[in-house]
Amino acid sequence: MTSTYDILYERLAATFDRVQPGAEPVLRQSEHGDYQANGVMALAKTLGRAPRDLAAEIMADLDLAGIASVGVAGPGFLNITLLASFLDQQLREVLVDQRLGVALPTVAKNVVIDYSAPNVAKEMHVGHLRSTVIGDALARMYRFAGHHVIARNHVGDWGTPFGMLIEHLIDLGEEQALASLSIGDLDSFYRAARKTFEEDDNFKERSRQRVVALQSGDPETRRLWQLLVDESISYFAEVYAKLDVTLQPSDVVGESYYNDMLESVVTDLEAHGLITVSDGALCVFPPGFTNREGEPLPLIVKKSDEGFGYAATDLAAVRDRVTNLEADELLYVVGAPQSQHFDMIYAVARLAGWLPESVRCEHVAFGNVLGPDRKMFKTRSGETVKLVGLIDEATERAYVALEERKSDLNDRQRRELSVQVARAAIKYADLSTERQRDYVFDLDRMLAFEGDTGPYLQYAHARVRSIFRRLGAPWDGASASFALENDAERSLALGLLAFPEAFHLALESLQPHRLCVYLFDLAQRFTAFYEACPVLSAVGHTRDERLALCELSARTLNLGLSLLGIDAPDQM
RNA sequence: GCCCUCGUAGCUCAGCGGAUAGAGCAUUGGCCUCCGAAGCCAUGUGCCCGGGUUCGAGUCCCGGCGGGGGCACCA
Repeated sequence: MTSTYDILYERLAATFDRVQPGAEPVLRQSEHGDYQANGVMALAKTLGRAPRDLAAEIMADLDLAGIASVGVAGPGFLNITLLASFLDQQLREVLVDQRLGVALPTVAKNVVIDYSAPNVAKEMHVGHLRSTVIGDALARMYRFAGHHVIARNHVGDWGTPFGMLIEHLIDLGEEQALASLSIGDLDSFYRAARKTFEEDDNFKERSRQRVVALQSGDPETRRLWQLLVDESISYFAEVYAKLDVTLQPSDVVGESYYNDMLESVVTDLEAHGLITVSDGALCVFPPGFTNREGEPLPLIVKKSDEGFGYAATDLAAVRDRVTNLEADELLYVVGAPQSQHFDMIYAVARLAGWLPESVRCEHVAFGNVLGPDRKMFKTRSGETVKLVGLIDEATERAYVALEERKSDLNDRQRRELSVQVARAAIKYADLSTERQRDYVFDLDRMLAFEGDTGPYLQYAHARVRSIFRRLGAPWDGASASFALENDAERSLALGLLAFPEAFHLALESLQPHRLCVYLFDLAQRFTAFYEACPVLSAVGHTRDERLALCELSARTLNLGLSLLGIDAPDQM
C-alpha cells in the first residue's frame, strides 16, 4: 500500500513541480489541519510572486479528490484535512498490511553497519553499550526497510597486548585459562597478565617475542591466539543474548582480518602519490586537518617502527567493504571522540578513490554514558562498569517492581518478564535521546513504569492486548470500517497512519530516538482513546471499529519496539 | 591556540526554516460499583548572550560565554 504521507506528497509534488520543477512542498503533520504544506511561501519568493496568489493557483491545480480538503491560511500555508472516507480506506489497507504501510524500496541497498566492537580478552562494559544498542536498532530498522544489512563487529583482536595475554595463558595452562575465561572473568585475566607484564622483566621480554611470533604467523602462537579469540567471541555472544542483540559470531570480523590487506593499502596510497614520510612514519596529510601548532595533521598509516596503526586497518576496511562487499552505505556506530579520526579516514579513502561519492559513509557518533556525578560512568572504586552486571541489576530491580504489582503472573513468568522489562528500560533510555548527547545512567528513571520509558510502552502494549484476552474468542477484523466519529478515535487513527513517515524519518537521519518519540506519542493517543472510548461495551460496527483501532495500536507498538530491539510482551 | 559537539520549563528531554515552543518527571487539585489507575484530566514556568541571513530563526551563519571531547605513531 501507499502510505498516507506518500499519497499526499505525490499529489502536492506533482503540482509544485508543474509550477517550478523540483519545488519542495514541505509537507508536515500539523495542529492546524491534519497536515500542512509550507512550500508555497518559499516558492513565491523565488518566483517573485504574492504567496496567497500562488497558493490559490496551486490549490486550483491540486488534485486531492477523495483524499482531503485544503485551505489557505496565514501568509500561504496550505492546511490539509483528510476526508473521513479516505481515512477509512487507508486504515482498512493497513489492517491487512503486515508492514503497516511501510513500502519496500525500489532498490535494496547493501548497508554495512559497524557496531559494538568489544576487545578480545576484555570485559564488555558500559563503553560498549551505546554502540551495541544503537547499531543493533539501526540494523533492525534497515532490515525492515528492505535493505541488505551486513553487520560488522570490528573486535579488537590484534596488537601488542596479545603477547602478554598469550604468555599469561601459557603460564596458567590452557585448561585453567580457558576455564577462567569461559566463566566470563575476562577482566581478571587481563589484569593479571598486565600485572605480571609490569612486574616481571622476564615475562615482559617473553611477551615481546610472542608478539613477533604472532605477527610472523607462528602456528602454535596463532593457535593460542585463536583460543583467546574464540573464548571471547562466545562470551560476547552470551552478552548479546542477554541484551537481545542480533549480532552473531559470524558478524565478527576483527582487526586481524585486515592484516593481509595492510601492505597493499600502503602501496595503493603510494601509487596515488598520497604518502609522505614524516618522522619515519608513512603518513597521508588530508587537506583541512591541522594539529595544535596549526601544522598539517597526518593520518599515520605505518608507524616508524614498521607496525601498522589502526588507521591502516580502518582504511583497509573501507576499501574491503566498498569493493568486496559492494556496500552502498557504510555506517560506523562509534563514539563521538573518534569523529576526527573518521573524518580523516573518509577523506583519505576518497582521495585514494576507494570511496565513490555515490557511497554514503557516515560516522554515527554518540555521546557518553554518564554516572550520577555527570562524569563518565564508573564504579565507586573508579573501575569500568560491566555490561552484564548492569543488565543483572536492572533485571533484579524490574523483578522487584513487578512483584509489587498485583497481577495474575506466577513467579516464573515474572522472572522472564523482568528480563524483558530490564532490556526495554536500558535500551529505550539509550535510544530515546538524540544520539550526540550525553545521558546520565539512572536505573530508577529508566525502569519507571510511568513517563517516557521502555516499560511504559510495554505496558501500553500489554494493556491493548488485554482487551483481546477479555474478548475470549479470536477476533476477525476483516470487516471493520472506520467512521472515526470521536476526536480521540480520529487522533489515534492519524497517529497510526503516520507510522511510515516516522519510521523513514528515523531511518534516514539515523536517529532511532525519532521512532521513540513517535511511539510515545502513539501510546498517549491510545490512552486518550482508551479513556474516552469504551471498546468491549460498544456495540455493532462501533465495537468492531474500536477493536480494529486497538489491533492496529498493538501491532504498531509491537513493530516499533521490535525495530528498537525491545520486546513487547502481551501481559505484564 | 585550532577543530568537533552540546546548551530549550525546577529536573530529564522532544522540537525535520513555518502559525500560540511541546512531553515526561516533580508540585498542587480532581477522576476507579465502568475494557489493566503502571492510567487520565486540570495546574505554573522556558529557547545561554550578542549580531546577521530570511517574508519567517529554538532551528541556518558569524562572534562570545558555559559543559564535554579531540588535536602524530594506543585503538
